[in-house]
Amino acid sequence: MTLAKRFTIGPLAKQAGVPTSTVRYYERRGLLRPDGRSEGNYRLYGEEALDRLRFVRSAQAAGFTLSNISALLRFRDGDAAPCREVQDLITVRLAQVVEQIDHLELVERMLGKWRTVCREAERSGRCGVLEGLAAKKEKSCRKSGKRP
Amino acid sequence: MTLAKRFTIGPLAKQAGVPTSTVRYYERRGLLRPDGRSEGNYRLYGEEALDRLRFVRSAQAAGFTLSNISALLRFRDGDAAPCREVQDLITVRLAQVVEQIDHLELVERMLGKWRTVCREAERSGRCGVLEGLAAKKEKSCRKSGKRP
DNA sequence: TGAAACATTGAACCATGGTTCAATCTTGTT
DNA sequence: AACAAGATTGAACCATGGTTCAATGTTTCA
Repeated sequence: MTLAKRFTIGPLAKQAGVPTSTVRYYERRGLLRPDGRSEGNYRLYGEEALDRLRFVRSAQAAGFTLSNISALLRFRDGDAAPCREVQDLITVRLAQVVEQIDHLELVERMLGKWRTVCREAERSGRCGVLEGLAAKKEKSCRKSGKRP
Repeated sequence: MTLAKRFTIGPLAKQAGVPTSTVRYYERRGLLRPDGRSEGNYRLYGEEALDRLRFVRSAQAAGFTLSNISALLRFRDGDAAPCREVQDLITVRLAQVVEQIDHLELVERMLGKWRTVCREAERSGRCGVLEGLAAKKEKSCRKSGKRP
């Protein structure tokens, strides 16, 4: 058994690399509770809380919303192993991620083309991007015949 | 010269596929102004406004903020060809996109592993993800020795 | 002429993820 | 004992990108 080393909100926040205000915000959102309170009413946390806080940050980095994370943590807190539900959340998020990557790759190609157009137009005194962007979403690089 | 076909906010919004409330919001943000007003004070727009609105949506789809787009449109409205500035905005956004793709690909791999862990653990009655996620950000798939 | 559909305005509201504030209390160090 | 550093609270505030509301005015069509 490990001795219960407990710390206040400051050290907890520092270890996890977040502001204390954020820790309190997470508490408001029901993600994290102090293990107890000191005599002077300071929040006291143990290692478990640090794990929990790190979990929150990792899951956030993976793009889960705080509501998702709340659900994940409720699963964790329950006795049952809720793998089905967790898998469902992961599957949903995975689909979103794949879609986002797809979209961003399209955007990457578009931006690359726009920049090329822009560079080429630089000598000619026009800016091809601003017109080209307006008309067609996908093809984006046609020359629009209209020049005022 | 094309005859000035003008329409009110409803048709404009419908053509661009946005709610009229959004068009008014863009106007508040300085992205779009009606060409004029009808006798009854209805906003009147021409084709140019539709282009402009489509531009806004395309640029939004490319991940530019409304402030960015506002800047792009101010460039467009100016007489000079501001390719340098436009290129700069594009370059910044492109860097963000590349970074986001990188991050999402990492997340994709992580989520894939978590799901695998989850599936494997399904029979054993534990849920590997919730523990595994807490500790290490990158490696994510170690077996954490602690079982309550 | 009258109803239906559409437009006007400013202001308030929403969700997300937090941050900042002021006034007060606790803790640790000297 | 006294001072600084750190913690407490609820409430207000921030940015982003909008949506909704209520009360009123305008157009259009039959």
